Amino acid sequence: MARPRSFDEQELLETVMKAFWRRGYSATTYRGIESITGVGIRSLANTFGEKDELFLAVLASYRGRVSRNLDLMFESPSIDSIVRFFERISSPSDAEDPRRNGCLMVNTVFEVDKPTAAVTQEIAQYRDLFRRVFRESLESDQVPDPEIRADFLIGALWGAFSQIRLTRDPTSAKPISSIVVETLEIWRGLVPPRRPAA
Amino acid sequence: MARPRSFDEQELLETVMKAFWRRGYSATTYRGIESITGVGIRSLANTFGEKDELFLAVLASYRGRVSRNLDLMFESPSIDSIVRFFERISSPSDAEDPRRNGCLMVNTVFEVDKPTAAVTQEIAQYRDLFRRVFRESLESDQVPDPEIRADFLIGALWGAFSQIRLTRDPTSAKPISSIVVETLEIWRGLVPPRRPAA
DNA sequence: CACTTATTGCAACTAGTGTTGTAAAATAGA
DNA sequence: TCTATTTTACAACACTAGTTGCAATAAGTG
Repeated sequence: MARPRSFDEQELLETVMKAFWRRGYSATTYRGIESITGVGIRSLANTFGEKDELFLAVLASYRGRVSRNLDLMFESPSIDSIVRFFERISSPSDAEDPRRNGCLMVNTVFEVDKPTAAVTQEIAQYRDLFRRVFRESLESDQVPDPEIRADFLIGALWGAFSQIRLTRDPTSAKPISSIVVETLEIWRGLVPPRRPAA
Repeated sequence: MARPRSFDEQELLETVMKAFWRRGYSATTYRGIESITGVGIRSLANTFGEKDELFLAVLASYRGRVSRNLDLMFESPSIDSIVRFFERISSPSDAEDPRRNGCLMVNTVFEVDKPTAAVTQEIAQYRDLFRRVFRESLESDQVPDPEIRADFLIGALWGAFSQIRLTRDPTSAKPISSIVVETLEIWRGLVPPRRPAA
């Protein structure tokens, strides 16, 4: 019995997500979102609340997107899955692809100075997505110390995102990816948890 | 024949550096610097110019500091030097230590949205510091593909800094460091440039 | 057709920040 | 002691961005 909204929430979140991904949190102004989406400031504020909350909704949406991708790529987790994942990370992208700016979550870690508890939790959950698929993949190939190695892989991944963010070019992470892949191949043969002879 | 400055430039740059390191670029306001250092805004502007230029001076100072440290640690470059370096990165720090916030340069890569050409160049030079010592270290132990592996190590390092920045605790990078060290030990035995048998 | 209710557009308000002008203060040298 | 010259303190300016109030508008529903 009232006027319906003139825009679709999910669709708008996608658009806003690209803006935050491309320009970062503080450079993406509320008024800028207005002109990009065509939705007035007042409607945005009515629907999502203040900027923090809109951003949080965007992060949740981003995490959902990545989660679905990971479910596909790691449907049967294995070292090969990880290899494919790292090769995809450093694959080329055109000028419109927001992947040129790395990872929205990693960018947020650095840009938002005093993150809300909700933002911190969102990032932790995001990190755990990778932790889980990496660990399961390593376990399925009987690699020793899967938790520690999963943390290492997350580190290498975030380093790759840093490199991409610096150069605005995913292919600049190829050296990192290639050595990660080489290391994964070595791990395949690591039945006893110690290093080969020097 | 004129009034001398009431503060020491280098000393002030050190103080300001810690502020930028701790709180980031935009959260460190010109007025905040005034109250931290006791030096008036007008004097700061007279001496260093606008905020960009002050920040650039801080970055240069930071790079000089790191460069001197690296010269010491890699005086005779070797794999052992890299191992010691990664172990130091993830060593504990007290609450006052700005190392809790990771690396000022990496933070800058993410925080400053449209970096000046001068800032970009500063970051590139900083990155080359590590590139060089890593490469020389790998070469001295005859590890194959030293350039690519140096890039990988920079990636792992930046991933470690990301992790530290996320948790505000250097020891959270220990898993990353430990696997990097393990990988370095493996590289020692890599005389032919290919992987061991699976 | 009227009425209720949420949405929307406009504009104002507030807070914070970089920057700059001006005049007073201070110091080294003549 | 006087003077030239720089530093310094204070304050104002300009601009940006998040937030909010209010009235007009539009769409379901009886």
